[in-house]
Amino acid sequence: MRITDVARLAGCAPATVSRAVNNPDKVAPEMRSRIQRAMLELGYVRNHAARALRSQRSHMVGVLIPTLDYALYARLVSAAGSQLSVAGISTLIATFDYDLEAELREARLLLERGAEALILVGDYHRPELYGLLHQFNVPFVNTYTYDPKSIYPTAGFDNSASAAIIAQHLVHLGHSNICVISGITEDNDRTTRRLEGIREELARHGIPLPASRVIESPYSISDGKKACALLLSRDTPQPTAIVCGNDVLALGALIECSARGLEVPGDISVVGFDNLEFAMHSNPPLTTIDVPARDMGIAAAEFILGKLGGDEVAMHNSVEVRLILRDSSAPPRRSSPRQDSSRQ
Amino acid sequence: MRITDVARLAGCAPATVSRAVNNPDKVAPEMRSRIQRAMLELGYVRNHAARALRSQRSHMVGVLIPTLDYALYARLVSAAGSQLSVAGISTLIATFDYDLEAELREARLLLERGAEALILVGDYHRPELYGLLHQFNVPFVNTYTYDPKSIYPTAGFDNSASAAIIAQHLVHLGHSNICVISGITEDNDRTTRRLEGIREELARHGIPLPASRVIESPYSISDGKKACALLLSRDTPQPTAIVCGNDVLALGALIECSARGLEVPGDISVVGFDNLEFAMHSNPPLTTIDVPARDMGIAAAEFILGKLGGDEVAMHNSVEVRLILRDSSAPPRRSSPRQDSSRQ
DNA sequence: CACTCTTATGAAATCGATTTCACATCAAAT
DNA sequence: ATTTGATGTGAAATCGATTTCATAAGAGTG
Repeated sequence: MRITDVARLAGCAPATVSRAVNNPDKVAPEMRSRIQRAMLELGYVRNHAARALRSQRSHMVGVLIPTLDYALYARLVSAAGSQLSVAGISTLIATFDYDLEAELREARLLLERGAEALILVGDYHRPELYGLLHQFNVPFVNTYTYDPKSIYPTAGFDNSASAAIIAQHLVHLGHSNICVISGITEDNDRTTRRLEGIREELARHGIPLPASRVIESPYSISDGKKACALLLSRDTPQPTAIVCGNDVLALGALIECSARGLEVPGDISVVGFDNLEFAMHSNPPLTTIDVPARDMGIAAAEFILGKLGGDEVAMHNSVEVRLILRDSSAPPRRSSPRQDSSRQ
Repeated sequence: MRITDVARLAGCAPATVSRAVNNPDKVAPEMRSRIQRAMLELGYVRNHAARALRSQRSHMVGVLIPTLDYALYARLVSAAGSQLSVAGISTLIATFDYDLEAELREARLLLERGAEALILVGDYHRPELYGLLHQFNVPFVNTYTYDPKSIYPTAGFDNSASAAIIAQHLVHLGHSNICVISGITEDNDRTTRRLEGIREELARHGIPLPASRVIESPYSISDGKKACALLLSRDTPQPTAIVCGNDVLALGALIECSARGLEVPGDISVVGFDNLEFAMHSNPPLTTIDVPARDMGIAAAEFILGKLGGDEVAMHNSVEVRLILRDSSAPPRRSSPRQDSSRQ
């Protein structure tokens, strides 16, 4: 079932069929419908490899994410994919499990497969990856980060500033004895910057964050529990608040606190990050930062589509993160809270 | 940077370079290393479109799932993708949001893009989809279902039997006043069969399941809450147990019960399905069915790889689902429970 | 009415690797 | 010594659509 077969049946040249498919208005209406009929009758579907080879356009975009097992990444991919698909572009997904060497390998494969652009997560990548992108002259965008000063395009939010917001919230509530359960920061700009943002915000208020008050942990409820248990069992003064790198860790912390008979937020405040679905249903509901993963996916896709279309597009696109105030944070017991201006 | 350039630098014919890449042992060691060097020096990467066009093999497999927004689908895709990738096969992912017409459209696109095989979810598909697969002579497998009697290959588990297991568990505990919060059954064989399985199991024990005791609901915690509220406010006798189509709905039900001052499992038992991460951490921990999504992904990938490799492969592969007994289910109050043989 | 300009179409070249077929070389077998 | 077979390599055809260039027909203009 080749284009030649359609052409023969429609009584025209293959070139005309090609035009009818790709530039319908370049072909006379009558001829067009004749071709349509022929295609239908033969059940013709175009051969994408041939098309890509000749036109040097694959109509595919690669998405390179750490894992599909994390809801927000899956959502980002999904949103980007839908957006691209309305423009006739398919999505090639590759995961690298937070291993930047694997990311580099997968990127190479995606480019080999003809990805016309790449959507990445974060801005920590192997230099060779940036080299490849340059060599292939392939547009790309770093999502999950926003940095107007970066020479590479970004679509996301400022992780440092966002984490600072939630740290500030706790400080304003009157906390000064604060612990952090961070995600693993190695090779990960998001977790690294969030931790930095927290540290800087606390420092701004004269609150120290010694290493003994920080634990890095993988993202699972059980790991969050464990990390929380470890923090609470250290012989430092009991913290009055725990900042968690994401909601999953925060849920673990919530559970651990409750298991130890600590009341949240009475005895201790716990805050998360991401605003996953369960955050509003946990006990107590979780104060957190809403991360609009869908919007990031859309923004990234729009950027890529613009670039591919040769449009003038803004290098940096930010999505709005919001502090979501719920019941897992409150002033520490027997301390006169300062006014928290962020509380509505 | 074409294969001809490499050939020129290595002092051989393009054909030899091609062989060095695809059939290394067909080429003399000395020549091979000469070619390797040339490729490295030129930074050659092969053109996948050309390769696919000539060899009629795309080295791509399509995965067609309802949504990436559901953890188990994401996990299945992820596992299948990893498995395929070690065989040098890339994954094209398309989602159809539970709309079988969209599924058909996306399938067509995947085939057009040259997918050599398709991994599907469930066995409800538009007849045209089966037609397409036949016409293109493309191997495929229906995951998330297991049916040795089906003429189409399956890789998964028996939804009806699995749901029956958990219904039986409740019956054995002594419940006879049982409600169901099911997923939407329209166009969905998994939810349909689970509901059937429950209904049949109850019928086997002489327990009716009138329409007033069943609610279909989308998969979200809030929807689970709402559905539960609705069931509890109907003027039928209060149920002593609720079977939920998945853990998300079950969590919603748990929360709603607790909000109404109902004790779980004292006043009412709640059971889920899927064994998502939070199920063991909910309050109380959830009795549920463990669904090994990763195993299904792997099984599906293995089946496809076997088919593509021309091997003799088993048409139907089952993965093991297990009843996970936790604290959200117990005998109904003031009723002499029968012995539950499944309790260890 | 002649001339230019647009529009619709076809013929043929082309994208870059793979594959078939042919050929040369060398080792093993008769 | 001749035949057979295996092995390594090259030349050229090929996969199927797109695209360039050429041409013919028709529309508009002075």
